[in-house]
Amino acid sequence: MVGTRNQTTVLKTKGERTRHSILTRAAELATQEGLEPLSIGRLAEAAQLSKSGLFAHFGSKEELQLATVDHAAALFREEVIDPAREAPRGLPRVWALCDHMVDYAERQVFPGGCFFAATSAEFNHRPGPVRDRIEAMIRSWLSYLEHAVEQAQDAGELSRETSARTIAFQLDAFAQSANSQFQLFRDPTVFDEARRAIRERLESLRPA
Amino acid sequence: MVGTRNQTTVLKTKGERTRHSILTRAAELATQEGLEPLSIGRLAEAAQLSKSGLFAHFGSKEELQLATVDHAAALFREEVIDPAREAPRGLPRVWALCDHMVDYAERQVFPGGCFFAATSAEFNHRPGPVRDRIEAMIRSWLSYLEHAVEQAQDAGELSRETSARTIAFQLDAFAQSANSQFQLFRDPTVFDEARRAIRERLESLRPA
DNA sequence: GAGAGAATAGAACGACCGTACTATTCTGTC
DNA sequence: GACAGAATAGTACGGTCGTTCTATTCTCTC
Repeated sequence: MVGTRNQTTVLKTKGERTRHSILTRAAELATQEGLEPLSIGRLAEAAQLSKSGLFAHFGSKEELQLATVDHAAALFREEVIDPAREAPRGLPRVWALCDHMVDYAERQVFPGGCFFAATSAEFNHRPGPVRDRIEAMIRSWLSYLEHAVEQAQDAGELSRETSARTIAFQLDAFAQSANSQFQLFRDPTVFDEARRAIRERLESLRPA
Repeated sequence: MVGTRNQTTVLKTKGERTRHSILTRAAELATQEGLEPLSIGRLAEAAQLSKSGLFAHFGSKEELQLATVDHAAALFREEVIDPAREAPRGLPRVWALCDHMVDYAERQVFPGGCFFAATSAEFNHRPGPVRDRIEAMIRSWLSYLEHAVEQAQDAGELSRETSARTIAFQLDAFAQSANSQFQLFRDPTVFDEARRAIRERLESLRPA
């Protein structure tokens, strides 16, 4: 996981390298232990740094959390959005987006499942910049999915009887549900359930 | 909310009454602040008790958490399961279950949305009796929904081409997604999206 | 390779955590 | 209405938290 990032992101100085590895560990641990309960001492231990050495990179816990969210967002884009953009506009890209989303949960890019599913539940009722950034990221994901659906409708590949927003809501619901049920029950067949539900829903929306 | 419970559950001694009101506050706060980060001091303040006075009711934080989960489960049954049992077996009951589930999220029976959606995300990666009890409760909800779908299939009201498990997965996904999206975006129209998705999915499963 | 500045470590702080122990007040029963 | 026991409060403890300050080590540039 780190390898992929290091290839795309050039990390010149030593500070940038350790900062990057801290954030990778932070995003991983946040999906398991939570972003708020993840303490600086605990993270320093995991990153093999002293507490104060790690702290100096961010200046406050909130800045660390914001940087972690940004780091996770970049990874999400690399793993879900960017690969889907290789599929042609329209229905293929809608399917690619959903499929990569389910894959991303299934492959456990983050050990505790989707980073944003985990942290949004946690920060729902904690107003502040961290919550705002998580919300913005999820909003942009849903908008992008809805936009892809609109393109498929424009191409005549999906019916216009159901709005793009409604379709995006339903597709996302299947992917989200697979993620959360897997984290709870550890039954990998939920991913097949999700893919199947998404595929059949898309097929049912094909114009006559 | 307290009133409803007090009618159904007889609380004889003073201890039982304060214990009950503590658990009501605990379940409410847990959906907003989290079950683990909700500290005993914080809860004591909310319940207008001394820290040690509250603590004596449970003996440990874990026992408090277990009691809170049980309390929330009883409330969930009262608000979702029991009312749905008044609908006749088969498709009406499937619809009633889903509709009451969405209602329960929409009416904010708990201020932070569905108690089990909030706490399961939090305890996914915290092995122990609390996690076990949350998991068991969600499992029983999904089983019950699946069972209701089977009854509708037995009555010939839903097609057998799709398995009851798959149908239950999809219906639950819509309700869960509405809950979590509302907590994040505060847009109440997601509940209509969910009800609509559930209704149309059920209709599409009517035998020819 | 020397020197400036970045990067890391160490120690200490006040605050809050869960818990234990003791003391006090209140409740329900005879 | 007294009295036993339940219910609540008060206080203190060790531990961890985020943060600060100072000291040391390392890195990169000239």
